[in-house]
Amino acid sequence: MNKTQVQTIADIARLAGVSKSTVSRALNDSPLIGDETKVRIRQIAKDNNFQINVPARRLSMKKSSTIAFVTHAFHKDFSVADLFTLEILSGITSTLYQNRYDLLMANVDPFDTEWPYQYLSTGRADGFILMTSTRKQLHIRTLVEMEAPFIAWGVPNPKYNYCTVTGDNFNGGRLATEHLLGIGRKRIAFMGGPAMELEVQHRYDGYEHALREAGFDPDPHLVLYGEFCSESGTALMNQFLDQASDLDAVFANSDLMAIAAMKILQSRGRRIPDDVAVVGYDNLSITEESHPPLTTVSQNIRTSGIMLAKNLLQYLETGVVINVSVPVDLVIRESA
Amino acid sequence: MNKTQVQTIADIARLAGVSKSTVSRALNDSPLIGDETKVRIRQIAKDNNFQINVPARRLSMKKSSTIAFVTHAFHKDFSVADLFTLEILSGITSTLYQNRYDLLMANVDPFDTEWPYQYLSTGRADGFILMTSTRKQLHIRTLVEMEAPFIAWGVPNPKYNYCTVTGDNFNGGRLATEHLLGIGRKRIAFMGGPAMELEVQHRYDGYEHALREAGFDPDPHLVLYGEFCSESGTALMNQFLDQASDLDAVFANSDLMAIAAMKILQSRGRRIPDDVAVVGYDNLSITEESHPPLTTVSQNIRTSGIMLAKNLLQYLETGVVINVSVPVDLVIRESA
DNA sequence: CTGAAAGCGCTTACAG
DNA sequence: CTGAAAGCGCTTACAG
Repeated sequence: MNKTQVQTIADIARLAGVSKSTVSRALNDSPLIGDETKVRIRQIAKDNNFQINVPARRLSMKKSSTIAFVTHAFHKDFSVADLFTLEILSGITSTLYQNRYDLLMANVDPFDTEWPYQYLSTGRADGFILMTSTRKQLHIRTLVEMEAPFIAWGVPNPKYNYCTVTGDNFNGGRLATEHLLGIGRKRIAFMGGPAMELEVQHRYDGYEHALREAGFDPDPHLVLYGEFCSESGTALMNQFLDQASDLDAVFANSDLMAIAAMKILQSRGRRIPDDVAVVGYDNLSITEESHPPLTTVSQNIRTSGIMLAKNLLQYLETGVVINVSVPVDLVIRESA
Repeated sequence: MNKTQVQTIADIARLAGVSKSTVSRALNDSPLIGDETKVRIRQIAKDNNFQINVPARRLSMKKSSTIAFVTHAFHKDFSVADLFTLEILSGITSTLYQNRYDLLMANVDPFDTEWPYQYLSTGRADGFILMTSTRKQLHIRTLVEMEAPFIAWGVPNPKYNYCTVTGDNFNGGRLATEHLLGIGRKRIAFMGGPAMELEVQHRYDGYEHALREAGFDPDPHLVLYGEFCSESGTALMNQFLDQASDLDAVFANSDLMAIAAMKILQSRGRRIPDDVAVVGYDNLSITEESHPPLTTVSQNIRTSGIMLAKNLLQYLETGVVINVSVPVDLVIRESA
């Protein structure tokens, strides 16, 4: 492929008339090397299109400079929900690349707890970015107990101390609700994800806060919990219409739920947003294609990806646990 | 993390009372080693939860056992089109995993031609899976000229000899058109992707073939080309309605185009499928959520991913160039 | 069937 | 500021 025979630092050393040590140091920008030597060696390397051998470097430094991205997204039961996963990769890969780290895709079995060894003890990866949803708490516990370096997407479990990046769920719930109140809605349904998830609770808190600020008490008939998927959106919407048919707005905890809810509303004769306004959550790309285009809470997914990568690398360096929440904003389209 | 001090094959060798060579061979299932020795050593390794050092192995074998997945999908201008990219990862990662290969995400600048060296000469990856769309021919030429091992998604460029996996575009076009003819449509518009893309031409050939079989000549007013994105679907649909307002069906070259076209049709007062039937291409997950749910040509994306991985590994081993086309089928929903 | 030894291509104390 | 040497943890001719 590359016809030139200059493949190792020994070759460069020969060409430059110095030792391998000096070449290594020059290439790594060591302060030990004199400037003109450094410049000369680097020029020779560049002229010969020298590429360092990465496995050798990794073996010597006992550091893989790669991060494993852990997900079950592609395992089976593939769904649109994974759009979120896809979008977050954007920020992660670019940040890691800038820091000269590689990103490995790790598709693990949701019920296996041995997988971290496959990456850490083998020297394949230095740390993990945990995006998995199924059995997330199991994996968090496993990683914490084995003292594996990782960062997870989501609200931190208070029982453990580990790095996280999460959206600002309270403000997400508040913004969505305030917007609906602002356009005159008074009977706003809260269509929640799983009740035990902290992100869902925080969104509810934001919802309740906005309601009370506006002088309303939350009505239990207007609060239901389910899953983040479309099927759940369909089921919950039907239930809402049966138990609180006077609702005039829905705040759904995911875009998929919101889109499914809109279909039910339309099939049961409600106009959107005239009769019922709908707000979703996530701002996935598909929200522009929905019918009508969905007003939704944006999690600033790209920023989240950047934070995941940046904070994990920082943790790897300093060992200081860092938890951040990324601001959200409301994207107003036509559904509310 | 792992408290046991058994980290290297030297440790295992000591415990088993044999040499490192023997341990290495036993672990790699070499036929040189006696069965009982092999079993004994492997048991010791397992008991001590031994994990081999991957960078050392890679350095020694001069082989990275990793494949780089090349895409611009996450670079910028992120769009739903990348759903295709996401879905194809599923088949790729599972196949590579079974063959003990790792998958690296390589997000490269579409206009850079130096990136292959960053992966190959550094020993980071042994080959590439090319999913990029922007400047695809440039990258194919670069890889071919540097004799880099790779496989690309798409119809092979006849000027070069390299591995590919593609959908069966002719049959895709034929199936879609036959279905529309079968439900009584006579004025079927062909909404094409870029005219210079071979996949698009093959789809057109299938369209024309089906038309002629049914006794129709293609009408130039019913054929337009654009991009695979929604914007293009919008523009082309408007143009069709202006120049051939009697059309009763649309065969769009992507789901995104089809969904955009449906919106235009609806906004201009056509009922779907009653007035105009619409068929898309790709069978992305979002087609179930469209309004109405889209009838479309499925590319069997997961199978395609499996073929990409399997054939690249085979090429790496044998050096034999292999080009395959994956069968397509029609998924009938409500739009046609 | 097994072992001693060299080698893969780097990095980094150690000595000057 | 620079170099000789040891070491990272494997694999594999070579010799027995």
